[in-house]
Amino acid sequence: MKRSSRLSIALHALVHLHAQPGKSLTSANLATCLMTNAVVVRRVLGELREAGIVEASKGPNGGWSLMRPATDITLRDVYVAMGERLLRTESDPGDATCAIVRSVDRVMTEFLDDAEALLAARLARVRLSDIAANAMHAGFPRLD
Amino acid sequence: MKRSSRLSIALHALVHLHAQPGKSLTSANLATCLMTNAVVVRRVLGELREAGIVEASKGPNGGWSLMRPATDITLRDVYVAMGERLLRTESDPGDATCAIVRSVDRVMTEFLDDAEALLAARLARVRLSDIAANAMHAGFPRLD
DNA sequence: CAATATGTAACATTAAAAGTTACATGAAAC
DNA sequence: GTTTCATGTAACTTTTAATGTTACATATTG
Repeated sequence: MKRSSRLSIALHALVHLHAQPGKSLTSANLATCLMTNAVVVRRVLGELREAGIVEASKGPNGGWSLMRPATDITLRDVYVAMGERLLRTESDPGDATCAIVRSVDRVMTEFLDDAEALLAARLARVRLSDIAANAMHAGFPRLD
Repeated sequence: MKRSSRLSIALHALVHLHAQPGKSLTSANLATCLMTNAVVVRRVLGELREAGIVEASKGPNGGWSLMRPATDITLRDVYVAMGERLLRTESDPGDATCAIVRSVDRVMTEFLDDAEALLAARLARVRLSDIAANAMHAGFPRLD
């Protein structure tokens, strides 16, 4: 299958849970909609459970449900809960005996930290309810 | 070796070129400092050559050199030249028959485009000369 | 022509994410 | 209590993108 992402899977699952309030959806249900495997869903939602975003119940009629209203869940919450790294770029230590490489590495690291914080702040402005509400329209909350 | 990135390699190489004005460095030279392979260096710098950022000359005393002063090269230039994607996250189409998945995918895509543009704008503020100048100090140009 | 460096194709290696299988555990319905 | 259903999780395989490597053609300098 194609290369998607854990964050994307998490958001898909959360919107599905939000769209069916009261009902709890099983990993197998969600896996079908997300075109992935039930274990992958459990792994991702398991991290969100530890962060108190969702809860799971076992047995018949069990499954996953939101622990908070969608207005109280930001994309940053999800992002942090999953220990996800948004930036693809990593800094490379290179040859430690090369002074320039060491310096560039430090500068790169600072930049990446900055950018990461910047994106996290933007994510904090988008709530799960925003996504759900806007899902039916073309618009999307501007980031600037 | 560890998992670094093309952007990091490119910046390392460019700072080295900037630090040795007049001289042209070979792929093998740069590969030693960056602790990578000469072919990897050629691949990365080859893209910067097509973008007019560096030039290469063959034969004895050949190698790589900057085509513009470091004050005229921004990180965004490098980023765009390499067709690099800064964001690790990708949106997942999921099951196309599921309306929610389609909608979430559209929203995710819009968000990613937004974030990508945001980061590119930030990168445009940092020049190669800034990196070189600040490499010797603890400071780094703030992004906000 | 000899030496040197890029340009590039072809292939191997690596690492992270995703997919899969298997089974233990817990909760609800009867 | 037993059956059923669903999560929790370990262990393993598969996939994919990036990186590393080898080899050789090509161009340039002297």
